[in-house]
Amino acid sequence: MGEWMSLEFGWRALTHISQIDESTYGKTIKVGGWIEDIRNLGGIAFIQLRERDGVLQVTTIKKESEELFKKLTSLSRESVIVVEGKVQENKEAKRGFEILPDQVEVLSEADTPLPLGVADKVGAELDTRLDNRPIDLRKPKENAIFKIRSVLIEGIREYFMKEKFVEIHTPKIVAAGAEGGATLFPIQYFGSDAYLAQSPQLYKQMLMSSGFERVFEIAPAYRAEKSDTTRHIAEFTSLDVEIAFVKSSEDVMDCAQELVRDAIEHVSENAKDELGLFNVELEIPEIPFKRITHKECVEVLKEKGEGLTPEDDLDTVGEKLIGEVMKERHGIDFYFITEFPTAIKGTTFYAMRKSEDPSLTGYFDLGYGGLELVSGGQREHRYDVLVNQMKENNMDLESFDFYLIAFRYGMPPHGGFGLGIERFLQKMLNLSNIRECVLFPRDRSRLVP
RNA sequence: GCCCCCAUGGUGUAGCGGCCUAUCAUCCGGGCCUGUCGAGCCCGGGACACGGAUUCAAAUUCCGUUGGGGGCGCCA
Repeated sequence: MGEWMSLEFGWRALTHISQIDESTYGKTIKVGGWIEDIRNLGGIAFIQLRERDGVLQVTTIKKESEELFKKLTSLSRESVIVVEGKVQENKEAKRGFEILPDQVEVLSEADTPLPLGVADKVGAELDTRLDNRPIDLRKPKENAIFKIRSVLIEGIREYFMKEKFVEIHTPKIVAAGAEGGATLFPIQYFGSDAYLAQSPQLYKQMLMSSGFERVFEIAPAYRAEKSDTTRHIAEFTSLDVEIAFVKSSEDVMDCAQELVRDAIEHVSENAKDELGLFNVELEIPEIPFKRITHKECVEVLKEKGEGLTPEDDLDTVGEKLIGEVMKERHGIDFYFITEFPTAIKGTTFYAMRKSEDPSLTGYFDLGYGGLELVSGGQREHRYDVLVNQMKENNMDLESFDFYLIAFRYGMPPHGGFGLGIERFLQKMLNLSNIRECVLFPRDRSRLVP
């Protein structure tokens, strides 16, 4: 026992609400948590103690132990305590039982007033909440987002393991970017210029020549885009996938849709309680997802009065409109937008173009209710063609030789995609701001905490 | 980078140039109360982002600064 404590406990010694049932009634247990509220009625007081799995009630009676009563009722909200006491069945308690304390250890007293209310009736703005994120995350709903996120990642990993993918980790400090210099964060690297990786694109492709055949990575990606929207952050978590021996972009889409379906199914089965805090009906989408070509999208938008030419990329309004149209006409949330024109994907030098019509690529986006969730397609694996496409982009071939080496000595046809984890979560839980899905978000104006 | 909007106690808000030493709720402190569960009741505490300007008079109007929100562009 530590000399600073009088009540012995340990990380596995505490009982959680989810473990308490009729069989526990009458037994003495230890619980630990944060004091959410104290309802002091004078001779009796009810402490609402919030722990990992919810809020339980500790009831203290003055005439039974004035010392314990005073100790408990004088504490500030959000102070951390451990209580040893008997589980008492009581129909008047919300959970059907309450804890009658024998011993109380105050582990940490909370300062007052709180920078934002955890159990208050008034809300707080996102900015205030993010400034005080550790406290904000105590709120069951904010907390649940990250439990769901964890379950989502678990589901994703489960799918890839089942399909014999290898989980990889590529460098986040790089010498060159895959998507042009404007969105790279420059850093100093022992006296050389380096950048934070905006995508593992080049590396996952290189590994296709190494014989891994199927790889995936879940890792941060950095974009110095001067975007200030509810769906952009400077540091996000990217799921990247690359598959060798694909016959076309179709194979890549097959993988993406299976993954999305399985991941949603996994979340809906394994995060029921947490999902219940959000007003969402999580529907497991049916595969195959509908496919609509980019050209068809443009036509639909023209129908709707949006003036776009086939060379135009879909703008934000267009994306949202397509999402609405797919919902109205087909009742679906997920759909592939396929055959992106080469003109649009021009800077994506590694995209394979259609041999029968080089003005088109096999590249696709996966739309999720108007949000761009996935982007991918078959890559160009033929060395000469790839080099030509890089030349079109005025790229310095020498500085990309580390990449081209992989293509010179035996590279199978391959393709892959990238998926934004936060966007997936945001849309799934219908959250208005992507920052809600990141513990400590980084954006143009936020670097702390 | 562009366009629009906002800034009042710890938190969230009300506030017509003079009725404002500023509203309400929450919160914080004190008191009463043995079944609360949005606990209740009584008493008390705490704020006009900053710098200029207009005016007899500015929380309120104007300009700038800083901070924030929404949209666009770009994208995951």
